[in-house]
Amino acid sequence: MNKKTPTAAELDILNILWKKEPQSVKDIHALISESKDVGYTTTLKIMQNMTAKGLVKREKKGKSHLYFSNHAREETRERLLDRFVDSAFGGSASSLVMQLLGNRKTSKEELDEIKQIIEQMQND
Amino acid sequence: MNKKTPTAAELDILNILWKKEPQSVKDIHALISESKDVGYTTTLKIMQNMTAKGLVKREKKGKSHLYFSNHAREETRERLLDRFVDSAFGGSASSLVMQLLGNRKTSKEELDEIKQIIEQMQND
DNA sequence: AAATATATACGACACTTGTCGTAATTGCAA
DNA sequence: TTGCAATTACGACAAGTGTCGTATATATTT
Repeated sequence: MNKKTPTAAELDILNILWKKEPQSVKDIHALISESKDVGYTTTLKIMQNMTAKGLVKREKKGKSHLYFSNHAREETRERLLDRFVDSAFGGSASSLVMQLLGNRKTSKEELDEIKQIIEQMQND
Repeated sequence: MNKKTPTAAELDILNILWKKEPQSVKDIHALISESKDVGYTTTLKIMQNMTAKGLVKREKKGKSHLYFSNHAREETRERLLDRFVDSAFGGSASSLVMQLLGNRKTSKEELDEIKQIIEQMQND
């Protein structure tokens, strides 16, 4: 039933959790606050929503909760990417890559890395 | 001021317009209807919203309107892609490409095409 | 010119999201 | 054990989106 993909704000939290798990609301809010000015209860509420949606799990630790992501990073990203290729690039993955490579904002390092990935794949 | 990116429903319409321009609400709704069951006034309303947001332009033709996209496809896609790389892949374009290439759903033809793009870029 | 058909305009509604203030709970410390 | 500080729970709200029904405008046909 629940095929829902995370929203942008939820994804911010997931990206944090995927780096280090588990973390408390306080931890995560501290990190979020570095780049965005938002109230503590906002972060809390989003994480409560995510729990309800099954995006994260949590367990009680003393007075607070420790949160864990509930789906593997790759699984989630794949779903998002699929959706995105369809809606933004009419299903054409190669168009997406072309756009990415032609994008001035993609750094030289990224480009080299991408080329390496491709070369590596060609040896299979 | 207008930093807004199109929503999923709006993108469906833009993808149609980018293929053939201009088109009437009737035309577009006919195409949308092929893959989705939705009322005519829904499509109309979305296109009115898009006009208000500046995503499309229109001109009167007889009793109806002819719609044009208001931003180049690449420009729009670039903005969307930028945003997406940031939020879903923590800003790492190479991670995105890796995910794409590892994705079972990406067809062999797509893969070949992508490799060709890369090779071509290496000759610059 | 009146009737008809077609297209647009408008407003309403339910849902989701992000935002937060305030209330309730709870573990710990005095 | 009582009180305090931290944490969660809850409810409210505005904005945006997708949905549609109904009203209004307008070109075309009779």
